[in-house]
Amino acid sequence: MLQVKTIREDKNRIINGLRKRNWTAQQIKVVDRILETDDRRRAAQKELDDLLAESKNMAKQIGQLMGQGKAPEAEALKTRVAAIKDQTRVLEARFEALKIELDGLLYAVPNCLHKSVPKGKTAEDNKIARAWTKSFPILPADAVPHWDLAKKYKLFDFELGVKLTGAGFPVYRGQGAKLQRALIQFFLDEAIKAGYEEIIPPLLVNEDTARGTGQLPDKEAQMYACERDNLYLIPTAEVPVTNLVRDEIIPEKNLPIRMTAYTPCFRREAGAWGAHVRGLNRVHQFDKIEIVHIEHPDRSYQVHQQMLRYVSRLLQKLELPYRILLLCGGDTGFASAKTYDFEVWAAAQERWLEVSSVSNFETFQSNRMQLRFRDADGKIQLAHTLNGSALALARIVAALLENNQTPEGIRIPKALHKYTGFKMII
RNA sequence: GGAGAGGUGACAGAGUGGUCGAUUGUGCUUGACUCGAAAUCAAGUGUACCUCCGGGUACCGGGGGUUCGAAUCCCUCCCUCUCCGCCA
Repeated sequence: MLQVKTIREDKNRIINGLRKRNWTAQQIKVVDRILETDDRRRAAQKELDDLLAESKNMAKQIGQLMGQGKAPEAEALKTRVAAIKDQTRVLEARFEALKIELDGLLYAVPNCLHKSVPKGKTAEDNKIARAWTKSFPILPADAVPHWDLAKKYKLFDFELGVKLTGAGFPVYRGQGAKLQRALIQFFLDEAIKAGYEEIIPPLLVNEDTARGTGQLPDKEAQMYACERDNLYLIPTAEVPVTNLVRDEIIPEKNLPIRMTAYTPCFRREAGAWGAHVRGLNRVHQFDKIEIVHIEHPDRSYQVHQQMLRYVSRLLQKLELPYRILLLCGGDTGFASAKTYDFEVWAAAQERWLEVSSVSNFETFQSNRMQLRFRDADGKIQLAHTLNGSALALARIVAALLENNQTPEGIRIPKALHKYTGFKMII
């Protein structure tokens, strides 16, 4: 969430950001309501604080009087304090209600878009920032999509997943399972080489953690919940990993913090099902390696570009044709200030599949989770958080299988040979 | 799951109803001493919000209560540790 302070000081920038997200004038009125509510909150706090100061003062006097054995005077004061006390109860209730109202309004405001984010309404309006199509595949005439290849080579099985769990929970087997594990290992090794610290986090998180990265209250429906224990299955490693530094004040010399984690990810995805979400294109459980950055605000956009280069290199090593989209205002996620999506070409489906999303959240997450650092002057500031997939397995596997199919079998890219132990799926 | 102990500032650890946002030690920062370091000495060292920039308010695991007044008493929830049970 944004800070009221930011909205107050930078109102025009915030309003322009909302316009870029295609908010109507009517919706944008929330900005003024926030400022008005905050004014009322401040007034209420002042009033309450003054009253509390008075009663505190009198309580002290009573203490002194009691010590001096002047009980009657103390009794007189007590009745006056009791009256003040009743008043504070009323003010306190009003103050708390205003804080809740203000938070409610703030939760409804998305992050302010970076000035470089293009205007636009839908995915159609995203800008292609870069494309790498050196290895654009030419497929044999009888090429088939990955779900057919999976059947042919017994790589994964959806029906068995349905039997165990339900739709969208694939069972990987044989060379399919090995390929999965090889990719995980490959991505982790690359991340560690690039300087990320590997984390193995819990896959279930509590409410505070889910709130820290913004899954609650906004995206509650996206997560599987274990209601009995009040825990949520993580939709991405971003959630537990970023929350590692929740409520921390980090010395500036310890920045940046760069972490990576492999986890399964669980998504309920209430959305539509159909041909375009067949196979591994969209599943409820998939494996992903995530990279998470905690950065100094001065460097975050430079680092954002570095992250793009890092993810690009991974895809190049896997010999997958990809493009990078700079998301337009209408398509950029609620919490993000600027997002690039990576899409790989799945040659048999003849579709681009999203395999990574690299975002700069600026202080949107850190404000919510009180993630701060102490700068060189000893001042406390919110840190910037960034994260990206590096990479999401299911769709990478889909593209790998489709693009590399040959009459003899499915070719494995060279970078993976030492991990799979085989060069072809046969 | 059963029994007991306990949750206080970066850490250790006092404080069991009043002037306690909190003794002290360690750590850290600055200064003195020193050629320099160690040791020693001195000073400083929580966060958030509000502010007429003097200061004010809140926070001692979370929430609620008693009281003029709560870190301290009561209720409740959470967590940690020890022992027992169960278990990969």
